[in-house]
Amino acid sequence: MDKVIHFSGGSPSINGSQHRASAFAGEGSRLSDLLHLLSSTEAPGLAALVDEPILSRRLHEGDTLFHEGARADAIYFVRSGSFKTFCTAEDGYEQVLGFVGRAEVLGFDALCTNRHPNSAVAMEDSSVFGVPVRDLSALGRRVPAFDHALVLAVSRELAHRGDLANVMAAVAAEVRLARFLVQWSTRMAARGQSPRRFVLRMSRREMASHLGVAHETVSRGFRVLANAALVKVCNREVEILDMDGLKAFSCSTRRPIDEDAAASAGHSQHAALWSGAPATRHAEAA
Amino acid sequence: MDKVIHFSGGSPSINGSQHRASAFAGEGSRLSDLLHLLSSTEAPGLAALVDEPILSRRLHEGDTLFHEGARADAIYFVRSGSFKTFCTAEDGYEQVLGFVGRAEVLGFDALCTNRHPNSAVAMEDSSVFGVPVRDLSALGRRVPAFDHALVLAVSRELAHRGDLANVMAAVAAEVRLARFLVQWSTRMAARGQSPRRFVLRMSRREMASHLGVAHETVSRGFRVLANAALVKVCNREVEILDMDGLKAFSCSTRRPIDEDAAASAGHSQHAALWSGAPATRHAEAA
DNA sequence: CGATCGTTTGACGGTGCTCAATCACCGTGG
DNA sequence: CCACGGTGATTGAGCACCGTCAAACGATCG
Repeated sequence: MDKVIHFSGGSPSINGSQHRASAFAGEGSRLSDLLHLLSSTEAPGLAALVDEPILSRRLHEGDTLFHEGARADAIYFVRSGSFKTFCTAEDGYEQVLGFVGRAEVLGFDALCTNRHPNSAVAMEDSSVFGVPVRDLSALGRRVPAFDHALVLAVSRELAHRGDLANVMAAVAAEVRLARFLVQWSTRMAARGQSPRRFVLRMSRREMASHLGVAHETVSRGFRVLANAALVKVCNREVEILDMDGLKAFSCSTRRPIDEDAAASAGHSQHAALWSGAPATRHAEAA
Repeated sequence: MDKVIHFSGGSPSINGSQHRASAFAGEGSRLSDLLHLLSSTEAPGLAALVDEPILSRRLHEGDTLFHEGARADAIYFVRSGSFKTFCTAEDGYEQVLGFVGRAEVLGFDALCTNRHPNSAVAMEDSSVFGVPVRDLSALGRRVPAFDHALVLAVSRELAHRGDLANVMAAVAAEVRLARFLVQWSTRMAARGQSPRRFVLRMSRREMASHLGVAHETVSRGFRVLANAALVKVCNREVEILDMDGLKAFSCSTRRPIDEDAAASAGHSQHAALWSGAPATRHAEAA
């Protein structure tokens, strides 16, 4: 059964709107709606072919689209809103894998095992299209535009998870945060929204899980970046003041293989960033 | 140094051993070979349909299949051998994203941008099948078996990168290593090889990059795991002595919610592991 | 207003990163 | 055969960064 059960992650839910049954195949959406969502370039002449009903579903903030371990009945495309995907450890710790937004795909990694390796929860009121796995190949064959869009969406998702590794690989916590902000900025730009000013809908704790640090460290990281005048932070609103500086700062890696490369000062305007803090990190080249 | 061997016969190969029938369309590989590689369940009756030539290529250890930033001409399937995929930072630091083995897909994350976001290098003498991106959709439509196998392979790759996040998310370095070993063991089992005894072909440094730690820490981590009698390590050969113990240990997330759980003799034989002393294996029973 | 959750800030202790030396292994060439 | 350099793996020492614990602060809601 695909009933949405609220996870008691240690907090008894105060959200009464949980058990409001959201029917799967509601509101008579059409396949053309999905194609329109996925392809920025409108493919004309297909209206007749693709004007068939399609599954869609609405979720409220906090609703679970699918649970970790659940059978993979369908894959989903985010129509509006946003989701977080995460794994839950035995002790209840949530490892956030990613944040999924409009026109992106959800649940594709379940196809290889027929079980979802992670859960997906709406971070705000959202809606999705669903494509049953058994219809997937047939649909792709019948509608090349869908097939192409699917490949693109999955490829993008794969790339996102590659980026995640790059984020979590950074040594310093502030660098992880900086990389995350740069990536988010890029995604916002790709979505046609402002890359300099945006709202991070996830909580500090979710962000921290995604970055692989403690949530207190995220707060401290924001403070460091703000003190360096790279960003301005007000609650969950973020404004990037110095994009180049932020990018330069986010390039800091582990001990460089080539020591000389570090010596060439190049553009190390972020040296001031470290020195500003109470403790000077690894005495900087004078 | 890293000589890139190009596919098409148009480019003069740098590698001398290339010109002998291992150019792009060399050695008369057939599409049926690729299908046989990808599908464990043999799909019969397609022989005639799929008996057409297909691109294939051989690489020696250290050869680059594609470079980060290169145009995405094709996606690849590993026929034999194994590869590492990695991003190179400006300072030369290599962030290893994953290790790709037989029947797995390479380069799919390049489709969304037409540029490879990472490089792929053979970790041993290897061979791959290649499918040009422009033929991808047509091939999938013509040969459903291929389409299905592609979906499966990509889904698996996506799941692998999800696992990567779980590995890198672990706080303790030894736990990351343990998780990595468990995952590798699972992959070896899926490949039909021994899940208890295998050879890790990557260097300590590559492993460290993949885990997000310093390479010295990997050495120390192996030592800890060996002292706990969970594994036996000889250079790059690994033997898992206590699979259950290793899995239990790899479940440790960031600071267990309750310290008491560690004290409770229940399922925490690894409590002794932290103590540092060469612990007697199943010490705690009473 | 009280309650609850999210966020911030402080203090402390531990872990892993850095630096560095040593050993093991390998192919080369004397 | 051993000397030689080169690479990779291991081990040690020091200390700074971050995770943990704790408390104060702010926001939202009923």
